[in-house]
Amino acid sequence: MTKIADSTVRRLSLYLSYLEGVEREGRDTISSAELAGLGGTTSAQVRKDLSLFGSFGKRGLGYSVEELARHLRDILGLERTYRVAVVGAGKLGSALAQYRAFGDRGFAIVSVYDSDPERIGKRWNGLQIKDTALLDEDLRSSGLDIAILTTPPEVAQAEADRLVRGGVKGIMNFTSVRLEVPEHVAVKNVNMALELQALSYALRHAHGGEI
Amino acid sequence: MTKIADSTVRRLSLYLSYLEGVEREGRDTISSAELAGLGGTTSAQVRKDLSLFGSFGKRGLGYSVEELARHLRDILGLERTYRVAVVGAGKLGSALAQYRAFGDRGFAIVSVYDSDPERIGKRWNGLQIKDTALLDEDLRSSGLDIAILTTPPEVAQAEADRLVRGGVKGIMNFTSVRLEVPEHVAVKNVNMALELQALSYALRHAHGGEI
DNA sequence: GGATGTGAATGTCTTCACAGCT
DNA sequence: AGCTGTGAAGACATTCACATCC
Repeated sequence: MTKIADSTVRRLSLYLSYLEGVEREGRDTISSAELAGLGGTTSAQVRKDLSLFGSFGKRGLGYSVEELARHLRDILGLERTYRVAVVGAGKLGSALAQYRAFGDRGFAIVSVYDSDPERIGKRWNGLQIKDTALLDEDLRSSGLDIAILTTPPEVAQAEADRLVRGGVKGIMNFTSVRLEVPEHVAVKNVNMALELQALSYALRHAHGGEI
Repeated sequence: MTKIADSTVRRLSLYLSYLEGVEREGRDTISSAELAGLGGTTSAQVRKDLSLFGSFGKRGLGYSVEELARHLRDILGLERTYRVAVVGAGKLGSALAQYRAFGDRGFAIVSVYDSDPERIGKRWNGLQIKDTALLDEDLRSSGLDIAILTTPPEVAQAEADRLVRGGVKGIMNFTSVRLEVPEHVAVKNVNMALELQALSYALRHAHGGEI
């Protein structure tokens, strides 16, 4: 399959969340125009995005809400459950480990690691913070799909290396470090300070609207 | 000035953070090629991005690190300090309110609001959680530039309306709600679950690399 | 009739390549 | 010689518009 743009994938995620809302209301079908309205895009964009993966709609009718949601979950790889660990149990790691929206979407936080003896052993919502030293062992015995990395920058690369050696295939990187990883590992960088700076730019230059 | 793409603004933020690293090492000049290497882009991209705002380099030499950093701070609107409030003092709000990188970049968290009586009055790092009911009054008396919105979805739009009425010009929206705001207000949507889903897509389709 | 799916047209962003300074 | 700044070319993404099917 031809390479899909990141912007497209993000829109597909949005479509899915709108579909789930509509599904809860008991609606059966939805048009590309309505989906576009909810997502702040155009009907042509919606149809084009979906057509990259197949033809899921019925001309004259629209899309079956339930069927399209299923297709999108399949496309996005959300039919399965992912085993996720949080590495770095600071404020942000703590918040993310307990973030409901992750579990709801099939991302199960199975453990939290930190190297600070002050933190090790503490419990949050039934998750006990483990010593990072146990990470290699745990990766070997139980495996992990995704890691959420929220360590201090100094140790970020070392922890990433360890995770990759242990077979992790995706890293959501909240540190300010640009991680070096092998080709087959996906890294999603999330940089809150950068987001605020983009907002700052918009204020300074008097653009309103969504960024 | 012609409209600048969001992707460009994001790269400028990255360039700035690399420059600050290089500055700490005491380097005086840097070439577009080196800056590109640090940021995972190309030298032509760096030069094009910068050229949208002026010509800051010297041919044959490169860019003055200190001077370029100053220009970027100016372009991004980071020469000033922003007054920021966090609205919604849950786990995520708590983490963000105490996030060091914000303060370091001139985003001063001046207050935190919540409507849950259980939370009101609690202190974090010298910030006391205030009752959301005080928000209108506070906005009138002291003003605010940016709000970080981390409320439950049910109240997100109502709080956004209140913030906009109180003169807030930018909202960093961590809720899953698509906010309706007047044209002149900038909204930056940050959706963690969506980021994880983009990662999930990458895993499913065996793309590695940065997303 | 009404909404999809899709080539073609348009618009936007990135890369190339080189003239022009230092 | 080295590196910037920038038109021109190329790649990519979005929008248009319409034939096609329910």
